[in-house]
Amino acid sequence: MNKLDESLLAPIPPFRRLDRMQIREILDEAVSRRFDAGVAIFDEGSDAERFYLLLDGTIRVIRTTPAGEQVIVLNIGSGQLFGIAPALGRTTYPATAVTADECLTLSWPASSWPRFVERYDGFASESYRTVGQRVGEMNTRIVELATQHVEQRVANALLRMVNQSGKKVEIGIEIDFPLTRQNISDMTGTTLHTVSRLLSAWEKNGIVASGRKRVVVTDPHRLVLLGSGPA
Amino acid sequence: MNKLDESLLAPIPPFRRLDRMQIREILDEAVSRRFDAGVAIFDEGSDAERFYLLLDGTIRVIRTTPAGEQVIVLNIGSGQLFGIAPALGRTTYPATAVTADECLTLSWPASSWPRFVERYDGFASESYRTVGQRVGEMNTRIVELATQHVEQRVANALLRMVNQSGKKVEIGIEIDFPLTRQNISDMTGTTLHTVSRLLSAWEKNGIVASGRKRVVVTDPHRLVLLGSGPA
DNA sequence: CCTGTGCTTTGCGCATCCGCAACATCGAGG
DNA sequence: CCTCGATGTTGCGGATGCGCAAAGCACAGG
Repeated sequence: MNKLDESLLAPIPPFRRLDRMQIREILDEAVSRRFDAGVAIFDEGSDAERFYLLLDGTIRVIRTTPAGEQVIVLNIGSGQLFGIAPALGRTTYPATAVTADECLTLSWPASSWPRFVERYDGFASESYRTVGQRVGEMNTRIVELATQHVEQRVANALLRMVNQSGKKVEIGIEIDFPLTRQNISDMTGTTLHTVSRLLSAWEKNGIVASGRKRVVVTDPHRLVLLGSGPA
Repeated sequence: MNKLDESLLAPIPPFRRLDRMQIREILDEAVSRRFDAGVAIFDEGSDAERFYLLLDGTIRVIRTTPAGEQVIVLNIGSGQLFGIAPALGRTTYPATAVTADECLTLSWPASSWPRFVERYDGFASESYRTVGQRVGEMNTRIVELATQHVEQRVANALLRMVNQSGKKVEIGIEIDFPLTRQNISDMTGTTLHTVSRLLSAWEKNGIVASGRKRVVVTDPHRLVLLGSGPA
């Protein structure tokens, strides 16, 4: 295993208040691992043996229905903890974590969680702050799914990803990970057909530019309008 | 303020591991209060000054859209903590808590949370277990809203309430708090019209018996079938 | 007892969005 | 270079469930 540098963890909220030695301790306990795009890091229902930190890449948290349909519950970007079932008193993962692109993770045994909470100042509060943000995001998703039309939901889903993983490019802001029509439909509770039609229409109007597994938002302002106002 | 009995808190998970003296301390710090049906205990966005324990009654956690539509994010039954924004590093409440019927609560200042976590054994882990359950429930709601048809969502919403607040009566299991068609539609992202039609149809088939603000499930098994299978 | 407010029921027309199907396109791997 | 699989596009028909509207009912308060 290669030696990891302390500067990796220092800027990440749960570790921000720790000194160099504490971070060293934590790093020495961590298991580092690389994942290819499109593989599962852990599966819904399996024993929650470890918790993870995403160093680089993007992860989709998905649930699968008995009928085999997939729903993307949330996206996780680099620098965030995930798989923190132990923090919520769970012994199994409530959802599956799939890599959207190549990912680099650190992980620790679930059994270390209580010790981290106790020993490292700010770790618990910052971690639970993350949980709070996700709960907020899930709330928003529920409200959207319950009240908004497909077009608005798709617009809002794109905006959320732009905000979380937007990368400035020549013609606008690009969502910085592979993203198919099917993926978008799994987030918004619709079909890839409808998403395709919407993106085509928006492309004609100069709001987005999209290619294979790639979406660039060229006119965020108009997308916001689509996402809030009715047609 | 009347003297509260220790036996009130003893069976409730976050306090289960505490001895009589500790429970006494906690009770002496608590503010007890009664609410009429249909009033807000706190509002979305307001400062999270206190956290609450619901001693008796039922509470609906709702969010309101800019367009004025209401969504019931979850229901809370007696014996549960709510308004625990401070546990998630939030300074404002993410949603509004409205009483469904007459409710009795205890509450403590948000600033006491860290002390509770530190001083009382099991308080943190049990509280976060509650959070975990709610996250799981919200996950399920998202999946339902994204993949299921209206009929299935309504059936599942009823089943969830039956499980959480079901009271055995002569003809079946009654949902033990006032519940209008509008409420059900706010939970399932549909309209009161559609809910009314569904309940009427189910009543004809002997699956439910419903009256004003009152729903009794007489054939849970068939409701489960409706909730999972397609038509 | 009467009146009003809030809850519920029901019918009808229509827009949205899904399902199906066929085809086009791109990229990877042999 | 060719082939195959995954991804994306587009047209068409039809069902689901919403919107509107009108009216019936229960319950509380005077």
